[in-house]
Amino acid sequence: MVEHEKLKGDAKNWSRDLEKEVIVSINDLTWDFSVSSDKEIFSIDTPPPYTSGRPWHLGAAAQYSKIDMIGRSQRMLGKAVLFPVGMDRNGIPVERYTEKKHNIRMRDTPREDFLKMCKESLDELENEMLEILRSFGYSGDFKSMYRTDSENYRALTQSTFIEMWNKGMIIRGTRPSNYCIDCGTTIADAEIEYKEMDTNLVYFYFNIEGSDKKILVASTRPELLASCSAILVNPEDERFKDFAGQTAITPIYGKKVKIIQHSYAKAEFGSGTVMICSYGDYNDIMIIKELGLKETILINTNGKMNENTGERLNGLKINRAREEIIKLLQDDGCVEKIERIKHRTPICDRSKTPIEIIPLDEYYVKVIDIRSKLLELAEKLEIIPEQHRQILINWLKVSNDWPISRRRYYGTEIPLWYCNNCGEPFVPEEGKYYRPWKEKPPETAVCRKCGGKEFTGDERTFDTWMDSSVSSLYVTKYLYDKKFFSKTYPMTLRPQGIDIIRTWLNYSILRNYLLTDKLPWKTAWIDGMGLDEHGEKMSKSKGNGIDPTDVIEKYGADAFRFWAASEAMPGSNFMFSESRLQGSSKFLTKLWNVARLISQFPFDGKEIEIKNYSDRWIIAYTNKLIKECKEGYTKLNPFIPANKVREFVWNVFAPHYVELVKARAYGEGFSAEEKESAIYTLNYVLKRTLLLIAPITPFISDTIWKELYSNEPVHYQKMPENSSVDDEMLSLGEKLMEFDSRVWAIKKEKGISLREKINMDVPEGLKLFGEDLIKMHNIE
RNA sequence: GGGCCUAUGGUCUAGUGGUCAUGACGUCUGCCUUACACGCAGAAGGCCGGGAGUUCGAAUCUCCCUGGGCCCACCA
Repeated sequence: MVEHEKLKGDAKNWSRDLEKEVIVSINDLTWDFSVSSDKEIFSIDTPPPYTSGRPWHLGAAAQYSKIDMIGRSQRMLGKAVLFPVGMDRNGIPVERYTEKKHNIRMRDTPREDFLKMCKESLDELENEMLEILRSFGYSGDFKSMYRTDSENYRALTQSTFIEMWNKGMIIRGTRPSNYCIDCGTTIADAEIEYKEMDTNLVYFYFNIEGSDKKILVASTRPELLASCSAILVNPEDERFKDFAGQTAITPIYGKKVKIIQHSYAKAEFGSGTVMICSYGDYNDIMIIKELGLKETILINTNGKMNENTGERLNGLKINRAREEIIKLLQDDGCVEKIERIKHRTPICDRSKTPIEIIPLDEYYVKVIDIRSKLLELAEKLEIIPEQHRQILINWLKVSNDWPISRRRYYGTEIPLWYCNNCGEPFVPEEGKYYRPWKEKPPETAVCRKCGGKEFTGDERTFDTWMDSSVSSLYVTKYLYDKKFFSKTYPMTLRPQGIDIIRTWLNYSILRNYLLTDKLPWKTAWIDGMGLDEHGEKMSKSKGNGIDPTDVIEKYGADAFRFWAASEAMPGSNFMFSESRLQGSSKFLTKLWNVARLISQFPFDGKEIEIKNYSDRWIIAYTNKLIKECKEGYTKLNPFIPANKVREFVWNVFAPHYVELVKARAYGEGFSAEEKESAIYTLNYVLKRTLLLIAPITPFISDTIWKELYSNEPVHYQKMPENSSVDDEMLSLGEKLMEFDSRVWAIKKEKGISLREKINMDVPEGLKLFGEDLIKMHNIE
């Protein structure tokens, strides 16, 4: 017989301190992945967290811990799991972080210096992030961690761009674009948010040519008056019937513009007339196109008005220009009134400042042409939970060509040069990393149009989603290892949050389809968002983000992970609740104490035949639990095993079975054989319970496992085998538990302690439990 | 304005046609019963948002309404 050591210093409660004793050994485990293994491959396109300078909030940590549970459980289900760790390091957030940190402006800093500072910021932030991941036992492959700003990764982004360019999927166009003045770059529709903002609706008069009549126009953008190219009135609007077809004269500028009937003008709003400018909003673009009106550019990319706006406005920032023109109009005596209104304003999701519509020469990925194909793919992809599919479909139905060039520094460079003679783009070969803003093109470069040999590099970078949308190709070694790629692509799983469906999910499908003609994964697993205790989405701007480190230090990683798993079904939003987190921590203590009790009994692990009915009952129950939990893991749903195991341990195993056999396990008044059967069964159940919960709570599971069962970590084990479930024993067990409750209630009613003697009959059906039941309740 | 999702005891959460609706947290009562007071036992608490329909039978399916969330289009 082997005497167990007492569990960890005999601590009565599971705690972060106990986790700290094993955290190094848990994080040091290795998970070698080999494509030559004959195991089924389960590959995860893990989200590379954005090293953006915002501390990771608890919602994100909860999501990553759930992804870890999927990875761990798939390993224990016998799969070869490709579980990469990546860091997304390109793009605007780190640039803004660096500007703030050093109190500098990107555009006033030499590019080379600025990039260096960004890199330093990123390294710090990355370390913080890695520390958090390790603090809760994330088991991705840290050894081969990738960074989206590495040469290899950027070479992939560029190569896949070149591939798409050569296939004719990239177009160049001067289109009115969403332009964020603060970020100094074009942004995609997907990067726009809307915010209710207060603004002035200015009512002012235009004179009518050859008449002493005036027409009243209302506008929130009077500073764009210089570009006014028409006034619209509704054809049904009686007030303006006579004006239609006449020519109005713009105040200040004295320009002639037609008054046109158009249904876009709504009689109810403002003055019932609309002045069309280039560009107040996207309707202006549509109308200008539709009516063939002339555009005038008024705003430069630095956010200042240009010479087209006249002497008084030229050089002013937009807001200042707006104030100025209102003054001018007032001086002119043509302002009727100014109304304060709420206006839903498009803002940049990074800088939170209003976007302007400015025509710029940019590159786009064709989306509109293949929209129907993308919709087809969106229907084909398995999405968990199914209900989130609609978000993707809704977005695809309205999405436009994707602008991919950005006038920024810290990003993957657009690998293009332009012929100094004729301007024709030069496209280099795939496979290398190019920096056209500081490097010459390859020596062999010749302009294919005019034969020129002098080139100027493109200074722009790509949208960061150009990088992250090929993560599935990077981790499967698309460019670098054909065999590996063919075995791992398409991948098994894309786990991600609901908030980046229209960006990461959407662009990944688009890019992978254009490049490989396939969906990048079999399944997309879309989790909900972490909310604060009031149900508000956690975000830095609201200042309601909760630091996962604080929570983990206080309650432990396993309590945090168990909470994340048990709080909500994957896909639902989950609200942070300290009291429920405490509940998770209590459950772990319960499990810990069950293990402490069982660890007292010497156990040699030898298989024996079980005849005792109490033991047969709990074994049947355990076998049912195994089946349910494994089904849950197979469906990528840790919610199911978390709650099933908790219910089992807390409501069945501990109060009913353990109490039932405690006396027998101590050997008080039982034969050695009976005692052995009890101890065997206690361990049978505990051992399997630990395996089932190990992916969710790796720390406590491994600690108990190593103390009681094996030197080999629990995480290297297989999930327990399914065994047949004895349904008759299960229903007998239900009656047993009802009887227990009845006895307890009676004792309570009589005001006697639970261990006091009681005189009652054991029901006929429960006599099978024999001496166990009599000892448990002290029945006479 | 259009679309999608959602609505279960005080709070959160399971449950997709069929016995008294799951569990957790919280609340109340009594207990330190040699694993655990971060515990044990007991109890209270829900006309499953409202209405209509389908059905022998609905929390579960259909329609309408209401509340909440998200997305899209929007007020010049």
